[in-house]
Amino acid sequence: MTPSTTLSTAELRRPLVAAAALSEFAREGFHGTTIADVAREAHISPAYVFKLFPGKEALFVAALEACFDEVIAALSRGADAAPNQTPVGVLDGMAGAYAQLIGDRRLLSIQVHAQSITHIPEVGAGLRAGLARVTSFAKDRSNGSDADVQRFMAYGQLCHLIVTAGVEGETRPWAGILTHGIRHP
Amino acid sequence: MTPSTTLSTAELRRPLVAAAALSEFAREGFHGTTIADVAREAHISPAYVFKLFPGKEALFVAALEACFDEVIAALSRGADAAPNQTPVGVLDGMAGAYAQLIGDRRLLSIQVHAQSITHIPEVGAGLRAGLARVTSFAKDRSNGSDADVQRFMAYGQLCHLIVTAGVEGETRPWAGILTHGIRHP
DNA sequence: GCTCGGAGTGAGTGATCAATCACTCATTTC
DNA sequence: GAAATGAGTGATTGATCACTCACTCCGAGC
Repeated sequence: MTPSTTLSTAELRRPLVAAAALSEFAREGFHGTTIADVAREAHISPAYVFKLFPGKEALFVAALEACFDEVIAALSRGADAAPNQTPVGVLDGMAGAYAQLIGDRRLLSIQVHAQSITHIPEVGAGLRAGLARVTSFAKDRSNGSDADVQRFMAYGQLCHLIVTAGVEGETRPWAGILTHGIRHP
Repeated sequence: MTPSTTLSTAELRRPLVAAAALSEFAREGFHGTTIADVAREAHISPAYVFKLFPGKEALFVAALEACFDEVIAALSRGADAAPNQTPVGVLDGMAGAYAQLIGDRRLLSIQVHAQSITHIPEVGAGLRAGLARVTSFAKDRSNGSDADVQRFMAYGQLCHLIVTAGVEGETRPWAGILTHGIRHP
């Protein structure tokens, strides 16, 4: 329970706790995760979490921001690695990178959990801020049409649904309709 | 607190309680809603809820099933009312009916909440069952291609995101990209 | 050596909530 | 008219959890 090093100041530890919160909130959601869970993952005491963040909601928002940081970074890498640097080619590269990124479900899950508690104003604002970043980045980096970017986002949401509902474990025809062409979810 | 009529047997009351649960769970989600909330909405005692359903999770699943009942009914009406009975025309009619249906956010919200607790096996199974119904119905009724049906579902999910995140209250360009052509969400 | 401030904690507390149980009351059945 | 059945409730309980507060420890400056 003692920190591995005492060199870290509170300012440096905060993002580490946010990362721990991301992992924990992703698993069981906002209401299903306790401050004690996050504290355990971050190797600090529950009490100290409240010294670093004013409350559970602010902690969730920080985790959500960390999630979108990772998403943007992955999209950027995917765009750079796209063999075909046309708008659609770049969006395709981003989609591939995103599909790989959500292999561990953490980044996907917290977005879905955030969607379910947007009635908390700070969470709604945090989600919109993240969407703004992703949408704007996709548009600017790909230079695609609005319709291309919208489609990119729509199929991303379908991908979320497929993974959260476990559709890929289903063999009946309806599942094939949903998953066709969606990369290894 | 006394029921308006004593004529109702438990078998008849169960769907009424499921409808009340749909309304309540839609507002604050599974963990954010108490059995007492549902009981109040259904005008019965909390204890009696447990006589009608084995537990909170089963109650949620019943509410989710009721949600998909309403969704399918609305899609069917929309398909029948479509002026153009081609595959794309029928899917378009369904999309319009769905957009209208989720005006009150109840049916949309509980689907999003369900997505966030699919780690509860019964909820995951219930969500897949509902998706199977919707996807199969869209395919069979429209007779569209798999790609048409997949697009119908993907843009439905985008619609969920737009409404839950409150994107329609946003005026910056990224919001326009997401909402363009999505009917009155 | 001493003090001062920030890092970090242990031990609570008040509130909430799912689930249980023993019951009352009405209706039906024989 | 007695017994059985099922609808419906009030009171309670055991557990959980967000949040608080008084405290300790340790390094830096003097």
